Amino acid sequence: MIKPRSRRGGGRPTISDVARKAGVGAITVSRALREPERVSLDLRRQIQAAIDELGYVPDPNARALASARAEVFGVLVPSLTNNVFAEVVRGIYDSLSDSPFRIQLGNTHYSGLEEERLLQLFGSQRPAALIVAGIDQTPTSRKLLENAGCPVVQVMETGPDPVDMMVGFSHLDGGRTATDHLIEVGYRRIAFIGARMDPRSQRRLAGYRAAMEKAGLFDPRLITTTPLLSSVPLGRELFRDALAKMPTLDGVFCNNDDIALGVLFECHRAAIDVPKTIGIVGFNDLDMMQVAYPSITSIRTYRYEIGRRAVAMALAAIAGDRPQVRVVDLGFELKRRESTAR
Amino acid sequence: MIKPRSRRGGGRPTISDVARKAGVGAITVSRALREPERVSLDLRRQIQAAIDELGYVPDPNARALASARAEVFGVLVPSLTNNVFAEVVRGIYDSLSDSPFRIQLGNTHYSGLEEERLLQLFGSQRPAALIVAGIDQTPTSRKLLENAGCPVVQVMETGPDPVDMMVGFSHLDGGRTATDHLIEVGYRRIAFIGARMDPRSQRRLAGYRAAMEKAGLFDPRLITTTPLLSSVPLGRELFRDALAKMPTLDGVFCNNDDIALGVLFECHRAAIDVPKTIGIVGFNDLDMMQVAYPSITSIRTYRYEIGRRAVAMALAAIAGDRPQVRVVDLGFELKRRESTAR
DNA sequence: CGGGAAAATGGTAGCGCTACCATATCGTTG
DNA sequence: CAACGATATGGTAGCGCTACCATTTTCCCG
Repeated sequence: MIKPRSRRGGGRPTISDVARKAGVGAITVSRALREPERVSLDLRRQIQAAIDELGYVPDPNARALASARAEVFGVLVPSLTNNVFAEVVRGIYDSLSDSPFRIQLGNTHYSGLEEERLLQLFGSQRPAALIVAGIDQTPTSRKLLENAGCPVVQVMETGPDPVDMMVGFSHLDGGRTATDHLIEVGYRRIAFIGARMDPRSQRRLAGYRAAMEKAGLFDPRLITTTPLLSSVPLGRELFRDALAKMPTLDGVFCNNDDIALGVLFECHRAAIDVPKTIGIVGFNDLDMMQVAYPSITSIRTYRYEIGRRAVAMALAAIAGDRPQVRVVDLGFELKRRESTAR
Repeated sequence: MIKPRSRRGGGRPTISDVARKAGVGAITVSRALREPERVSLDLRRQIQAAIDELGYVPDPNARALASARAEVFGVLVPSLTNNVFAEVVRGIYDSLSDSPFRIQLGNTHYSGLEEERLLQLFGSQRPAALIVAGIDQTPTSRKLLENAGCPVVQVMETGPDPVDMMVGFSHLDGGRTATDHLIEVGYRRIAFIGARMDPRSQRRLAGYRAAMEKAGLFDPRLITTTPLLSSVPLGRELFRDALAKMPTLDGVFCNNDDIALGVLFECHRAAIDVPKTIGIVGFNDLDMMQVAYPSITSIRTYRYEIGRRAVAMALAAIAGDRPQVRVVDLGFELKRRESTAR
């Protein structure tokens, strides 16, 4: 006699328990859950009653195995604590909270290798969609994305040649706009201060450089960067370095708002007048920028919206109507504030 | 004749492909992957070669289904953008990055109902462990946690009666310590300003109240709170409200550092001298506190370490040696800075 | 060098679900 | 009212893996 393997799962009800209780076939329960319109109202009610009574919850693993498709969005970001990515992730979560999709979040730590490893891992789950930050994947990563067999959205940046879809904005233009603003308002010896020089930061720097060169103001000694992770204290340090290197500087375009805040604090401490002596521009426009004293000019970016849009596009692609426009540029906005009000 | 269902998975190699290529049984491949010491070195090498050649990656869904246990840590936090939780999550990710465990992250939005829903969902995956923020679960959530059949770690706070294990610190003591410090330094009309009054904030407030009452300084009009989500701009608003209500206040204990920063900026703007006219204490000690001008006194908490410790404890429990001490208090530290240097 | 235990390997039967196909039921129409 | 397509339901097999047990091989020791 065959001894059935004792319920390994600890006796949680299965779909056949529900089916038995409702007096229908297991398949009908499955259908009632996934395509209710194909099951008569009567049975649907009966089945729902059985589900409620038993406290049945479908096993996503069994479901994924049987259907060769997991209801999972894989999301890859380079940092979890950087507010910018946290906002994107929040947008993704909020957009998916009412859907059956779960989220598998990976932290690449700005490492291409780590990204490849995670992509490999995520791919093994046959996710419904993949959302990855950035457009500078390694060739290996790119191949993994192309062969993922699901919609892929690259976020944060736009660029040519998307793997599939893209939502973001031009960091180069952002950097240029910020720098142009400083020039326009009258600053001349404008420094660039940046930490964690990832590809997006590099492009902001390129935008800065383009603007400076165009105005005939470029000087490589105005640039201070570090590979260290960005933070407010680091912003302060870098600003002091920049000032030591170039005591006559009269403006700063910061890689991001953390750095800008560090610069502002150091100006306070050193009794440097902002905006009279030095003008400051940040990047991303965290909400604290507008209440800082003086309030800090920054490039507003739409991180939360990027997350939402990425999900919307992926969902559309899953549903079969792949969007016509595959690269969405959400733009940015220069917020002029007191820190450059000269 | 039986027509085998054509590879639904899109032809990715399976464990039997590897077994065939290596000339062994499928079980042996499985074993080589999970308990290598039980397979001879020879076969292990052969199998590894086959795996590399085919690019085989095990299917976690099949694995979870067969073993009734997913290699997943379920993590539930109330917010993704709040730096405090982001740090905890980062600690968790870092501790798990070299393990076979994946992470399923849920955002409860500070809602008990949402927490129940997510717990239900996560439970259906038979996770290897659950890490949840806070100790004030609803009765339903608590039951779900107790029946999860896996190690459970409640983080951020300590308290009596853990579901299983706990890592955190006493917010009540933290609030008291912060307030005591203000009193000790000479402030008298000390306000409490708090946003998003979740249970932890409530306990900090209770600590504040205890300290104030003990010193005979308590006055309910000194308290200003709001259910709104915390932010720097909101800190500024609340401080203005508090000041309008109680123009003579000379100190502020802020619910958290965002609020404290908002207060500091408003003081700058209103030309209120810090620390002479007003003293400020924050909570959590974000790294920007020490570079702010003036630097802000705060209660240092060990968020990253909480994440790491939670994982360590869960991992130990999974491995079978459940820690003797089930409630770990990581404490906190008062960082005295310029904002209260009177 | 035989016997027994330990180590190494394999076979079978599911885990809980869904794809695929078969069957039953119903209403419609010439 | 037979014939037919549409609708509703069910049965079977299998997704890729591992638990459980059986079998084979190796090693040790008296």
